[in-house]
Amino acid sequence: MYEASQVEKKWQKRWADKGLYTAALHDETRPKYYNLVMFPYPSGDKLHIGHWFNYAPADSWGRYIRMKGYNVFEPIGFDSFGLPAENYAIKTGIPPVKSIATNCAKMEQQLAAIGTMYDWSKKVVTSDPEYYQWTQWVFLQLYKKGLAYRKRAPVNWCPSCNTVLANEQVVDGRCERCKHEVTKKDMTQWFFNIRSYAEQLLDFSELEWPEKTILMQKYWIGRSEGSTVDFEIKGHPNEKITVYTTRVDTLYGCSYVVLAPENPLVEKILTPEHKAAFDAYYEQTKKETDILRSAEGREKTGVFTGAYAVNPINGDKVPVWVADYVLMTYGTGAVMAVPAHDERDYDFAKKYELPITQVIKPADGSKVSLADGAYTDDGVLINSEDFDGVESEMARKKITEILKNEGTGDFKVNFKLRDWLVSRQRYWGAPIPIIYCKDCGDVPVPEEQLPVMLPENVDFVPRGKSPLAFVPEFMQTTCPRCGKPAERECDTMDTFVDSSWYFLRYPSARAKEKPFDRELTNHWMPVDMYIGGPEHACMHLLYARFIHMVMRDLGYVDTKEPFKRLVHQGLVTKDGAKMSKSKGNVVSPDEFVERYGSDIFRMYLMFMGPFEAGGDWNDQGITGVARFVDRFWTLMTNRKQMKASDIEESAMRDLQRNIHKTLKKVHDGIEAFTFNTAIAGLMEFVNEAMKTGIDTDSRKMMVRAIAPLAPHLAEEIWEFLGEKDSVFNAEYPEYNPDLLVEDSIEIAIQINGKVRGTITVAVGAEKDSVLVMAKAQDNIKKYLEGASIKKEIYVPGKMVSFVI
RNA sequence: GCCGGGAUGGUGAAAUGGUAUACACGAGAGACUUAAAAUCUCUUAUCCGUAAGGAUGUGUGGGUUCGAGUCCCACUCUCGGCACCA
Repeated sequence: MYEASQVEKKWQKRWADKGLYTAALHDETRPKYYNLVMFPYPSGDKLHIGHWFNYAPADSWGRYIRMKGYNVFEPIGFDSFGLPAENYAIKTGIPPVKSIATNCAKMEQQLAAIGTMYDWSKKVVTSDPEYYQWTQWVFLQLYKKGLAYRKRAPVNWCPSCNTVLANEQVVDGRCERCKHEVTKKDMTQWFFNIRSYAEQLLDFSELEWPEKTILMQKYWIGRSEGSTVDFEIKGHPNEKITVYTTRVDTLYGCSYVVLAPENPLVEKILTPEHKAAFDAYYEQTKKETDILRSAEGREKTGVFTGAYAVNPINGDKVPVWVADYVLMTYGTGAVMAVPAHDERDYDFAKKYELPITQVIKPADGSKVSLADGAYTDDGVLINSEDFDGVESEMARKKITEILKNEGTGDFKVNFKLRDWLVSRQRYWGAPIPIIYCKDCGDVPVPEEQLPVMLPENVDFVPRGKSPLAFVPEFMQTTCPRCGKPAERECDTMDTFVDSSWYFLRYPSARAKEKPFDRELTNHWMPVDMYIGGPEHACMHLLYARFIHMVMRDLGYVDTKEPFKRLVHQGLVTKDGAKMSKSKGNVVSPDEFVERYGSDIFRMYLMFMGPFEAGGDWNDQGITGVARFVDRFWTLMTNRKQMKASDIEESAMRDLQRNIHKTLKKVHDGIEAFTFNTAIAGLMEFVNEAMKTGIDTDSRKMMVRAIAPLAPHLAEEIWEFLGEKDSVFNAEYPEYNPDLLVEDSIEIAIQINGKVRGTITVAVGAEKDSVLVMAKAQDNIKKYLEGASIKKEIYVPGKMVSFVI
């Protein structure tokens, strides 16, 4: 009987004592392999099944790669800054420093119980000053390069809680905690200019990433090619309205222009009799959150400004409106409205009875009715003077060129991607290393003064500003430039900044004088395999690429991309539903690990389904894996047939074939991250080998095969079989394709596409002899009687097909 | 609405265009046992049949092919992401 808990403790201790997984960071004799998982947030809840489902197979992958001869570096750490710890502090009064320390310790124990190869000596904790001083350093590098800047921007604001809310704290336009309606408030905040890297971020050529993730990032960045068009404003010779459009071919159909309510131009051109209406409308808009404003099927609203603009292509006078369907954050905050060829403009024009002029007709000559909607496809221009008959694509080019010549327009590439707002009016984050001096303005904290320490004696209760603003010892400082009294920035950084460079620090995690050892990091980068949830497709994975590109441009790293290969784990469900506290269907790993051990628990998670698809947890399902482990243990440790000579010759051949067939299945399964089929292969092997028996050499082969999937079990058997060194210092067994070949094989016989019988033929048998045998098969004979064969197909080793 | 997955036994799931349901759970029967648990053996898509065999079967409807879970077209449901991007 295999005693998992004893065995696992024994090996975990031995691994730690020997420092088996302390990476040989400078070893150049083996190719390096940086095997990384997205580090966890140390929450008060324990390690959940999702963590296990991510980390255990990721570790199996690392062990497999290690046995394949690579020098594997598998680090871990904690993404420990962030909202939950602060909210917990507000609720309980326990400072985040304390709760995080407790949670990390607890989680470290649980992570250790998985039996992973983590190199704990390289642990990184983002809320430790020894880490966040370098997050502040990263900020300063961006600042120096002009990539960090300040501007006013709206935040979600809860007037009742007196606090700024993150997007995820706004539920249906209301505050998550007090249910009060959320409004917007303008605040001056720090941004990273990620937009200037938009074009580079669209280059995915070096990445072995899921197609889906690349597509999501592409869409998120949202590159579009279009034109800007300048409209003069009647009575305002010094102002103009610049619009951005991807459909300049529809310019002759422009029947009005729309500005975003926040557009500063509105104030200037508004006529007195329309001021009251606009003010009311603007107030209304401010109250509505982005979420409400973009609600599906929302009716278009807007107000007339009283002003008129001039269409530069034909001199048409068109009214200027304000509507909240135009966003200040995209394009120029102004659009030319072509109701005939844009859905939103169409709805708006219908409602406010603005003219709808068709200027595009389908290229195939089919008729279009504008009675029930806009025609949004490309086509051929009509009602467009000189451009009548020109195709949309050509017209876009020609019209823009004319505008360009006249100085009223140009080609323009636009991005949906917005700059990254990094300011958080929060306590539990890395303070932004900036000092405000009355005389010198914004002054960066000199690098040698880092870290800007987060004070511990702080009142966390929200009072409308970052809690740090109420800590005079923190706020009051002197200007590094002129030495006069000055104030610190009281906001902290978004936690995505912390996690956008941690992988650079891991190899030199304890470095004192620098964020990372340039040589070491360059040796280990890029991350060869990055494993984590698909929810990070757009935020974390984009930010990390951006920061990495900046670091490269500053000369700190050589690699172009941080994460070479990326794999997302699927979701673990319970009875087909997502696990959640509110549903009460959360499965705790601990009790199962205690009962079955980590190997069995790990293997069951891998057996549930393909890694990238996730799986459905079943309390009883794990018993199948437990039974398998017992059978495997028995097969490998019983005293019978330890020598090959004790096994009959034909049984030995069967065994060999069985072994190599299994090795292939396991190899294919692990390589494809379909560990479920790898384990199924091993189960089949055990079922077979129980009949034939197995000798010591074969046992050693199979123990190595299972080792990445069941590390403790494998070590124990490896030792039992007389080996002194760790099985993870052994080589992974390769399969021999020559030994896979069967002597004879059963093939199917089809008549008109239906299987009517089978015959057993020798491998490599001639077509003619196989056909003769097939025709002689009892059941087939019946079908062939009195029928004429029109066609005979023979697929060697697979089947025979007769068409009659 | 748009983008991307997915849909196969009672359940989790296998299947380079070539015998659909491997492997496992569950269920049923049996062996061992005073008994139970554990373990072992057998059966297990549905329908007809004692059997041999046959019919029907991979969300729906078409198509390509000697042959389709797999490829093509149209659709339904479901999960995930995005959402007035001009």
